Amino acid sequence: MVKRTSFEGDACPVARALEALGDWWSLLIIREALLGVRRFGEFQNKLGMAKNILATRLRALVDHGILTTAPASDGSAYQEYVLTPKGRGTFPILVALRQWSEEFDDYPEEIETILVDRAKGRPIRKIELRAEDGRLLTLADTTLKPRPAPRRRSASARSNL
Amino acid sequence: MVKRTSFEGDACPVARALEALGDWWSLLIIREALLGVRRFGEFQNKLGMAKNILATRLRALVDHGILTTAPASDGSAYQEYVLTPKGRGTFPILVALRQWSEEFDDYPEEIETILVDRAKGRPIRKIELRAEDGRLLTLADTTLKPRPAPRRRSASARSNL
DNA sequence: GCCAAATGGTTTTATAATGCAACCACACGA
DNA sequence: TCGTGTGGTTGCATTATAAAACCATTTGGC
Repeated sequence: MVKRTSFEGDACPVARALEALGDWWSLLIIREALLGVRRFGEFQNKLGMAKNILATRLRALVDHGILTTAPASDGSAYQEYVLTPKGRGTFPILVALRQWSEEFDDYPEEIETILVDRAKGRPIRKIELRAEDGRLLTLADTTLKPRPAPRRRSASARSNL
Repeated sequence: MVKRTSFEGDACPVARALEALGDWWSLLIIREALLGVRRFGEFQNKLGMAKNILATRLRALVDHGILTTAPASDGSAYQEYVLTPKGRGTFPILVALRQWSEEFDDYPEEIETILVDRAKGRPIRKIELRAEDGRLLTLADTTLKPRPAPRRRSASARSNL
């Protein structure tokens, strides 16, 4: 294919997120990382993917600030891939994807795991969208607005730089 | 590339969701659909993508039960692509992606829209994960459990079919 | 009712991304 | 120090993607 079209610089935040997460493997790598996987070989075994594309993806995720490399925690000379705060911040996305499958998948009986509250062992609640004042919102209750112009110093203040 | 590896039949609900949504364009097409876009040409204009791959993606989304084709609502002989309930159910995923960008993007000033509560015009709340009893949960407060065995008729009951 | 333009695609062709397998360097353990 | 495990890289085949050209219907204007 001619070079895959990039969403970098797009004004839509969804497109910007997909620029980093929107390919075939990245979110699965992150899922494993959220479950505690850190080593190259461990990712490769759990995901069963080709090593070259795993290497490519890990590099891209590091470039996007989602993973960082760190010296191995077991004292060996190898390195580990560990989630940054930005990487851990994808957790709600993963949960949303999971809940969508749980609700709409045609063969839900093939799903083998449930995400539970560790303390009680009970399933977590379905994600809800709420207004600032707490009202439950559906798609129809929301709309897009242009972002307010960024606060900018006044001309006089700017000249003080 | 040898045929892209499919996640169909994977036990992980995240992988199953990505099987339908996890490519470069599908979620953006759905985003437009959620905003009310219905016609082929309108998708093509707003997304600026090649017509052949738009056609391919629309077909795939219809196959996955995310979109349906319907006669055009304006009385013309053309058809429209309209979201099914399964398609509208992706809304929380899109919101999660948006909020992730808003929180972690390196150039947030390039984001031009905000999602607001239509009634008040105020931004919506950040998505939260909660336990059954309402406690706020972080990643560390959750864990995966095997899905309980599906309820199955007893042998005697089954013989009554 | 007829012609031009719009709509909604398909086909063709190129190039890039993906996947597999083989290879390789270094670390580690015995 | 020798064999093995870990963590990759390098070819090569094949597919997916994209741009552009092409085409069939539908529509609008007259």
